[in-house]
Amino acid sequence: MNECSVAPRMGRQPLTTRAALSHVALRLFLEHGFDQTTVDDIATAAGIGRRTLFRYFPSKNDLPWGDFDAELARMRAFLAATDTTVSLVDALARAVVEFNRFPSEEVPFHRERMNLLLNVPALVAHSTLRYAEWRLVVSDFAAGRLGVAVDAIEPTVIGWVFLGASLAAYEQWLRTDGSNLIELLESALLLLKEGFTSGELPTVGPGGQA
Amino acid sequence: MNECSVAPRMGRQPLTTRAALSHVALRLFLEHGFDQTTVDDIATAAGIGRRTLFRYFPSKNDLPWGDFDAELARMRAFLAATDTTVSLVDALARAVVEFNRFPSEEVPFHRERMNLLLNVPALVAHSTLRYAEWRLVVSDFAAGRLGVAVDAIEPTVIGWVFLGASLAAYEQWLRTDGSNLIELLESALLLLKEGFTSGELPTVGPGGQA
DNA sequence: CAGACTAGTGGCACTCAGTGCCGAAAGTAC
DNA sequence: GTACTTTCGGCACTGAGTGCCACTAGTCTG
Repeated sequence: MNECSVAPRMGRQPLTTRAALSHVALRLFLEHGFDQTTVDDIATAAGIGRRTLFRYFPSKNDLPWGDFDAELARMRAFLAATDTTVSLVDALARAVVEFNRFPSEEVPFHRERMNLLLNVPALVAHSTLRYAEWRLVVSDFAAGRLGVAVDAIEPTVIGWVFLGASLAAYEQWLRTDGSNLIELLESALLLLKEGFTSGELPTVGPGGQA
Repeated sequence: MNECSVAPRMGRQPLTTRAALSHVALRLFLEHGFDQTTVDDIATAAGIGRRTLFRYFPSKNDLPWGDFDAELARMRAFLAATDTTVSLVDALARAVVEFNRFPSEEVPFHRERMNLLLNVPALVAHSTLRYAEWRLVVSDFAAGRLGVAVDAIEPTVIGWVFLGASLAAYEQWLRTDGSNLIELLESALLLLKEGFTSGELPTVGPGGQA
C-alpha cells in the first residue's frame, strides 16, 4: 500500500554502517597488520557479531575498500556527463583524475588504505576483482565512443592501459613521501597520450611539488 | 665428503612431480569445477596425502599454474639474449609472443587452463600475484634499456601495458573458437606500437630505432 | 494496547584451506 | 648392519566463510 519510504524504515535499524566497519578494520589492520587481525577482532572492536560483519562485507578482503561500488557509480556518472566534444582519451583521463580526488583531510587516510591494498599479498590479489569492475566502467565508455562491442579488443586494451597508468601513479605516490597523487596521475596519463614507443619515453614534466 | 650429486640423490625419492599434480588437478577442475573440487579430492586422485600436496604447491590456487617460475626464467633469458639493435618495444613484443608459443598438441590443454585462470574469481584474483612477477621481468628489462630504476614510472607503465595487451589478447582468444593466440597477441602488441585507434588516440611515430 | 509483519542480529555448527609438529618410510653412505 | 638425509602423511589446530534459526527491534494495522 503506502510506500512508507522516507525516514521511518520498515524493520529493525542496522547497528552500524559499511563505512564505520571499514574504518574500524582499517585501524586494526594498520595497528597489528592485516594477517594478524582476525575477523573476530574486527567484529569485537566494532561491537557486533562476527556473523553480522559478514552481512556487511562478503569477505575480510573487502573491508579496506569501503563502499567502492558507490565510487564506481560516481565515475560512471561523470563519464556519462562528459561533453562529446572531449576526446575519448581526454574524457577518460579527466574521469580518472576526478575519481581519485579526495578532500585533503582524507588524503593521509586514503594513503594508508592504498598502502595496504598495494602491499598485502592477499589484498593485492583480491583487488583484481575490484579493478575488473573499474576497467569495465572504462571500457564500457570507450566502447560507446568507438561504436564497438565492450568486449572488442580496443576497449579492453584501453581499460587495461588506464588501469595500468593509474596503478603506476599510485605506486609512485606511495613510494615518495609528500608527492601529489593528482599530478602523478596526470603525468602517467600524459605518457599514454604521447605514446611510449617513439625513441625512448617522453620525458615527463617536472615531477614533484606540493 | 664426496659430493654424491648426479643420479642417486640423497634421501627418499619424491613420489610425484609438480607437473603431474597440476595435471591431475586441472582434470578435476574441468570435470567438477574449481570450487567444487577440494584439496582432498586432488590429493586422493593423485594418490598422495593432503599434507604432501601442500609441499608441492603452496595453495590450491597455484595448481593450475604448474611450473610458472621456469617459464618466467625462459622469458628472462630470451630478453637477455635479444640483440640490442632491436628496439625496446619490439624486443618485449617478441619475448611476449615467444613466451606464449606452445606445441600445437598442448594448445587445447593450455586453452582450458587459461579459461579457468581468467574466469574463476578465486583464480582471477590469485593470478595477480603471478602477473606481478611477469611484469617485473618486463619492467626489469625496460629499466635496463632506458637506464632508469626499475621502480621508475616508465618501466612500471610498460610492464602494465604489456600485461594488459597480453591479457586482452587472451580474452579475445578464449572468446572466439578456433582463433589463433599468436596472431591475437601480435595484433594487440601492434595496437600498442601504433597507439590504438588513430582518430582517438594520437598515432605514435614509426616505432623503431635503437 | 495486541498482534502481524519486516528487517537486522548473532550464536552454533559446519566445511574447507592452510600450517606446525612429529614420527614413519625410503632412500644413500659407510 | 648403523648413520644420515629427505620425503611422506597423519593429527590437531587456526581462521575464513556459510547455512540455519531463533531472537530482537522496529513499523503497521486495528
